[in-house]
Amino acid sequence: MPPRLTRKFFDRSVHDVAPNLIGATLMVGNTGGVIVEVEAYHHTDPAAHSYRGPTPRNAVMFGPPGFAYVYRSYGIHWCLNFVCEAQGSASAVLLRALEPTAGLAAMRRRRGIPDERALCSGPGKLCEALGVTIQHNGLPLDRPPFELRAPAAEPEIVTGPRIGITKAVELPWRYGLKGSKFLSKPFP
DNA sequence: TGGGCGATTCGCT
DNA sequence: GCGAATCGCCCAC
Repeated sequence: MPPRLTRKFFDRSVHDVAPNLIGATLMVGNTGGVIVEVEAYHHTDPAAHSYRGPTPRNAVMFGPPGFAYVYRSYGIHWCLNFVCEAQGSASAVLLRALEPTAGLAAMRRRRGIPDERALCSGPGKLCEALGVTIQHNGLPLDRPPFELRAPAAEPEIVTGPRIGITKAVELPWRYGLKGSKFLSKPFP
């Protein structure tokens, strides 16, 4: 079994961490899967929540790396991020899609649908399937209920523009596993 | 102090 | 393809 990723893994540039998370396994409790799609956000990036400075919502982004930043999207969904770089750099990786591998029955129950390909193919879907809520905001990523393991093999990475943003749309900071059927959207 | 908008998803057209 | 659901943040008044 591949080694666990510790908090130290996240203590470097978000643009190094993001592609290196593709192919890694994320568990939350007894549910989880292989990370197939992420996006990088940095405090100098107009599309990032941390761009305009700390607020109660984004406070975790300004803390040390290796912790979970969870926020409410469109008043309805939860989105899960991993804080990266040195404390205060306020950068994070948004988890956008997983290939489900563990706890399929529980994830189908939470999502209310049977289609395996739709269980975790989006940031909000992924959080619903894994049971991630604001209660996970600020928790360390190398302790339960979280568990991260390095990729089993060197994955083929594709990059492209990020999804659903209106600022800095041209930056190619979306990373995916080439050919995966579990992406939120195809890469161009 | 309030209106507009967002790192989304789902159902209906 | 389009719009609704729904909440916290931000900037303008």
